[in-house]
Amino acid sequence: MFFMTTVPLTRQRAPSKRSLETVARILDASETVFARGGFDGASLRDIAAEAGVQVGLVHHHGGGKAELFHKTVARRAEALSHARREALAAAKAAGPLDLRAVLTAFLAPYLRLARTGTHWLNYARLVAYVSVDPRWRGICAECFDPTAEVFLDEISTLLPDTPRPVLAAGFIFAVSSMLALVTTQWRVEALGSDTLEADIQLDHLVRYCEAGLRATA
Amino acid sequence: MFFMTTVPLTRQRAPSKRSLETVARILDASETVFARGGFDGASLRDIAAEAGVQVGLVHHHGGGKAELFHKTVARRAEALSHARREALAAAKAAGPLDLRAVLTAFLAPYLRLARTGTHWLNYARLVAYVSVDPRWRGICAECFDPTAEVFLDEISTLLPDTPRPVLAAGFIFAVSSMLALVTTQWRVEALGSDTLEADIQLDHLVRYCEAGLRATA
DNA sequence: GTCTATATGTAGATAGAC
DNA sequence: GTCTATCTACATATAGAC
Repeated sequence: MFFMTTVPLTRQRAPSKRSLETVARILDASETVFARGGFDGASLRDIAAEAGVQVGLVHHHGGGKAELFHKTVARRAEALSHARREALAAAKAAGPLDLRAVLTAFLAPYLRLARTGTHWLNYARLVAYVSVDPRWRGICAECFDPTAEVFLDEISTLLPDTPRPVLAAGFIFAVSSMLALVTTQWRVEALGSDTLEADIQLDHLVRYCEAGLRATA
Repeated sequence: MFFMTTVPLTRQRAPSKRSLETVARILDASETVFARGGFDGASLRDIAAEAGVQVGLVHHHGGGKAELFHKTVARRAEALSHARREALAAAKAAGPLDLRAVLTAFLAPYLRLARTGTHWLNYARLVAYVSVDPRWRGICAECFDPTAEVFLDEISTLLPDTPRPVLAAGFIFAVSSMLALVTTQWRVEALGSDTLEADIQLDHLVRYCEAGLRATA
């Protein structure tokens, strides 16, 4: 029959290059604006202005404000999880794992990416908002918890005598310290003068968390 | 002259008991609602409904949304700073200070208060929002930094060879971990099953931060 | 896919009666 | 001090031309 030869309504043609660029621009703008004031502090108008497109277009591609927020968080979360798992695999390949190597594999990719420019810095603040607000538990569970579990398993293998809740708490301390390091740099400066060099920051953070985990084990 | 006998326009009569109760109810409600979704996630209407008063009254007593937010954060900050300084003084009176005693004096009051009911739990989340958002730097500087400096000075005395920026960073890690412990209890549970007993939580947090600080010193 | 225009709701702030 | 009513602005979302 005739209508069988038409494409189903759910099937869509491959997006044009221009469309892909527009979507990316909208997501970049969402990231910037959502990072500034969280979900409620952002408006689709601000995002549209930042992206240089019309408001209706933001809605069209984003699928509503909540879904746009979800997409914005999820986009870089995949890249981040991938980098962390790669770093873990590389550490495993290099020799027997120790606690420091596991923590470094988890913490280093984020700090390294945060130095590449404003995008990942904005993203760090966005993640901090997501972590604080219980409305976004689902996003955390989907975007961050699976990889966190992988690393927690490794830590658990290295410290087999420590109950898992204790290790989970210590791991949360590590994550929150990492976010604080990126997002509240100004507060560190306010309390203690100059900023430290980036590699030193990573080294300090890893030492801090390693010692902390061992102390509670 | 006649007008000298009239009270200046800025001077106001002592508030009635009923008025004080209303103001307290409005601040309690602000705390609850602001803690739920941050500054932008809250509306004066929600706060009015929570307090059981009219919207105009919230505006009247709060002096606008921004000032109400400020007042809400500042109210408990004073009580918290006082409890922390008292704990520090008590520790000093009990004998020579060590790092663990200083950290305990800083961390214990918050965790103890957070167990007294929902008010301080809400407040913890509110403080987490304030810490993330750079718009509230001024509030942080006014409400929290002075007491933080006092404790940082004590830590600096105990670890005199460590540069202050390093100690400041470690102290921020401790603060962020403390906030995470209170606000992301659900995430700890998601990653590691049951919740730990409160005294154990405090003990672990103090051990973690003490070991971390020593490791970076 | 992109734009203009608009529908519909709700935000913060205020005026004025009591 | 408290309440009702309302002003003005801006939010999200959608409809429909191109």
